[in-house]
Amino acid sequence: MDKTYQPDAIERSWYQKWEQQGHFKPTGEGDSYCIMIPPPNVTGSLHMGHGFNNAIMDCLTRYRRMQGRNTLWQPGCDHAGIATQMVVERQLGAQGVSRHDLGRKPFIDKIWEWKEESGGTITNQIRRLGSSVDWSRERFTMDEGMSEAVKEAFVRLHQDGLIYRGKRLVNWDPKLHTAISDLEVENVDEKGFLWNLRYPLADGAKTAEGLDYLVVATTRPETMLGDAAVAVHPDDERYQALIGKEIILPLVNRRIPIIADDYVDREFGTGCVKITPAHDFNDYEMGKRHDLPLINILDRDAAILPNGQVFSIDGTLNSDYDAALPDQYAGLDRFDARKLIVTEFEQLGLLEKIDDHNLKTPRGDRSGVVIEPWLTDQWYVDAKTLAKPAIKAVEDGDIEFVPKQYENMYFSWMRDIQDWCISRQLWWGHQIPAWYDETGKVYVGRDEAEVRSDNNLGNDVILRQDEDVLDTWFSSALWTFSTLGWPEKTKFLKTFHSTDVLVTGFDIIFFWVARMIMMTMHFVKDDEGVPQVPFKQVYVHGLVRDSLGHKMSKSKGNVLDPLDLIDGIELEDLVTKRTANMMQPKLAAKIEKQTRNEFPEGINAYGTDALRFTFCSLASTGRDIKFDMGRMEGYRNFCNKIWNAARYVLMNTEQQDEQGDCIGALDCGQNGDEVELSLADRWIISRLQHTEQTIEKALDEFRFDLAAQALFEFIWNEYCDWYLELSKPVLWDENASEAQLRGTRRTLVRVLESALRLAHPFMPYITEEIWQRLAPLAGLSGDTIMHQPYPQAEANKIDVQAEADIDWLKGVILGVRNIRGEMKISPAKHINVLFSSKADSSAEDQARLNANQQFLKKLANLESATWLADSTQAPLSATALVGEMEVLVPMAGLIDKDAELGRLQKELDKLGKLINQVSGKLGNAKFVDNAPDAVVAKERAKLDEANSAKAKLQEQYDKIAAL
RNA sequence: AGGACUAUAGCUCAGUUGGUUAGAGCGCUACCUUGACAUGGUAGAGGUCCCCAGUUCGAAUCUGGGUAGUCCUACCA
Repeated sequence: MDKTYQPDAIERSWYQKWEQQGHFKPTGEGDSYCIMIPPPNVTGSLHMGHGFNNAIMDCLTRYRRMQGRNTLWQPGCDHAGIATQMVVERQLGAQGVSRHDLGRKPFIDKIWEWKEESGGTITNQIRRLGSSVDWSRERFTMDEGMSEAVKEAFVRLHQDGLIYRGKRLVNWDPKLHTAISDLEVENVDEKGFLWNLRYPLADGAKTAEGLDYLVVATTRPETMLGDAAVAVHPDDERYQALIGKEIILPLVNRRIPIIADDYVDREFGTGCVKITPAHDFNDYEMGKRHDLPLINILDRDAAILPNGQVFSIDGTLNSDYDAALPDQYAGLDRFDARKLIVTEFEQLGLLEKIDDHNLKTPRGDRSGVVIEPWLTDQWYVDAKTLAKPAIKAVEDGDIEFVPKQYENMYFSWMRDIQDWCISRQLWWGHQIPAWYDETGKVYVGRDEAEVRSDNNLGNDVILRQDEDVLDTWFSSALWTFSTLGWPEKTKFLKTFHSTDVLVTGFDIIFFWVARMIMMTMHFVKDDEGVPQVPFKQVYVHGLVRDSLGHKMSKSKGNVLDPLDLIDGIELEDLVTKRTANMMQPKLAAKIEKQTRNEFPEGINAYGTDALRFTFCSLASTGRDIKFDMGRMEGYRNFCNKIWNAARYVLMNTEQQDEQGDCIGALDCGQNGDEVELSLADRWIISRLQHTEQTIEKALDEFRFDLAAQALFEFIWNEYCDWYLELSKPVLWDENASEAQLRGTRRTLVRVLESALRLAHPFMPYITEEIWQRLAPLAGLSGDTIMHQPYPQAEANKIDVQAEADIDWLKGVILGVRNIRGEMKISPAKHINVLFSSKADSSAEDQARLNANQQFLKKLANLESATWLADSTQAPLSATALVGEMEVLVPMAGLIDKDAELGRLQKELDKLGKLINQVSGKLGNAKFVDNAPDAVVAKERAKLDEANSAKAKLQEQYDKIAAL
């Protein structure tokens, strides 16, 4: 083995082998365990969030697989309608071609081409991350099977009356020319204005103050062209008399009523609100209550309708009104119209004032432009009905969120859910399986033939399929079951559904998790007809942020490709990567500066295992993770530590024993050879059991951080720091018996082999690489560690006595080292150390000293370790305490008097503080009376120990001070 | 406006049902290249657990109220 750990040398070949040998496929044996990958956008690339997400899913998958579960982790990608279409449109745009120039079919072909071209990026990344997904079952949301499932789902929902088509106000994206759902709208804080406009009263009416106009305030003056009323609060005394009267709407000179409605806030502005039912969601509702006309003034570009025509809801020229829109607005962009209207109001003396105003602007999450509420025909899913069982499933615990608090977020959204607009005016996606005849009548069916036969439509009837496609999230809502073969009742569906756990970020709970639950429970039933949940648990993790705590995003230029942490990247390459395809050159300069600042040396290659271990160790509950390069470097070093520990073990055990001699039960030799375990052997085996317990519990509770920490501490702080050191005096002892040597060799191998299996879900590559070398020494064989059993703690291997003995031994060694360190005694110097104790327990101390001579001498670098029967004969010494026993390092020639006094004083101060604290507690009668006996006893023991230690050290102090 | 989460060492984070002398890694200081490992070893320094009040014999931990930050939902035109 190389002297240092080289991740790139081992990672790629192992993944290939695993995949080729089919190790990722379900074994077909044991209880099933299934995770569905949250499908990333097929034309994108994985970022750190995906890396994190994958590390956790693979950890769970490998853990359960090793536990013997019939494990399926299924991969796949999403077609990501809008995002993908935008990318390809932009590419075409660079060549000066629009999708309309191309036409629908060729454009879709183009996207498929692009998908084939870029689709490999993600699968390659998933492979490099070591994810043990079953590639033979890879799916895509637009592949044939899923397309069938989508059609089936749509048709069935329609039959069940849960999908309907209707003309409503929708969130219209004037840039992308499509409707979007509420969730795709981001409300952004922006500074704007509140225009106060005067609306003249008709028929000579006057306000209470004698004015002949009302003042309305608006943030969108251009919508006044579509006003249908002015509303006041019914109890507002100022305007009581005017309710039922009319306004002459300026510019268009249309008469509109003054109405009363509770919705109006009397305190805001003048208490008068202009009502534009066709261009505002609240006004739309009010319009329905008061039977107001819907006056559509915008076309799909969010410009004023051409020719200044006002259209009503059905798109026809509105004849109910005396005036159409003034010609000067015809075809104007909404923001230009706004300016013009304000100007004209001013000229007419109807502009009361303009106030600064902070408002939330609705913007499309993809396009970034201001969303316009617009009247259109769209398809909707009746979410309220579907939500009911979905809410109940979480209430009843059939689905459990981890951490629990996300259930509240889920409930609050689901209990107030709005119908889901699922049609999109795009080309890339699942075209809606609905057909129209020439009268506009709509028919829903799986295909045109079915529609014709179901509705007795002859070939003379011309049918035209709906041009719209479905929201991407419609198909991903079917992900868990459609990918297993639904609507067919496949074996896989039966075996793996419900899936076990969904691993995802909180940002898509509404987009995806909630909708999956609704759809799955509607469509998938078990043999008794009981709705199945898509997954039993949802593990919700935080976002991965950069070192400054900022969200990683392309536009901020702070994204990291997980592969760049695995393979490393030069600074210049990273800068290029981050600033490529930037829309604004100014931004590119900023990003370049920031990148050079954060990674002045570029990024080192850390390897997949270190990256994954870092993700796991940062995966605490319910909080975002700030990615810390320092920690990753630490875990790369951890890999190196494991590597070198393995080198040591192999170096000392290979070609020493018969193959298989180290296997299995520790108490007897496989080949009848005698085996004797040292104290250290028994201790490390005992510690291993604790570690196995801790890790199993942590993983069962999704505490990857605690599991990682337990693993780290066991391997580094116990196995490497202590056990390997303790093995040396045995292995290098010329007088050691074969049985002793064999015992230590066997323990070295056996414990490391177990640790590798424990670590495998976190660090698949290094563990496999080492395991292949080590397994034969443990008498094990197998193609791969990934199908070996996950270690399980055995209570009978916990050795309390050995743990106590080693604690004592560590205490002695640490005491001597402390004196050495503080007294500046060269580590190379062999020293003589004396031990003594007046306490009753001295027999045990003495026995331990005798038993552990060789360990002590080696680890504390002692010349001699001598028990002093009569402590009064001790020469002047520096002192450390282990329990009641004094560890004495004679001062002569070694130790500076003042330094030792200083060191003792420090210890005495510490003890003094402790004694004050504890005796204060024990002096409090209320504490003694109320606290549990065990707690009081513990405090007493603590005090006794501290007092006795203090006395001993004080005695030493006085003795030295007296010199 | 409502809600959630966070606040512990210089930095990144643990701290399970209240009882620890409050921990880890990185960084820092000193020493050490000893036959697995300098991507290392040994020793050490470093904390008013955000603030205030309360409950309790006892609070980093529980309750209430602040402050600061992050986020979600809704929204007043």
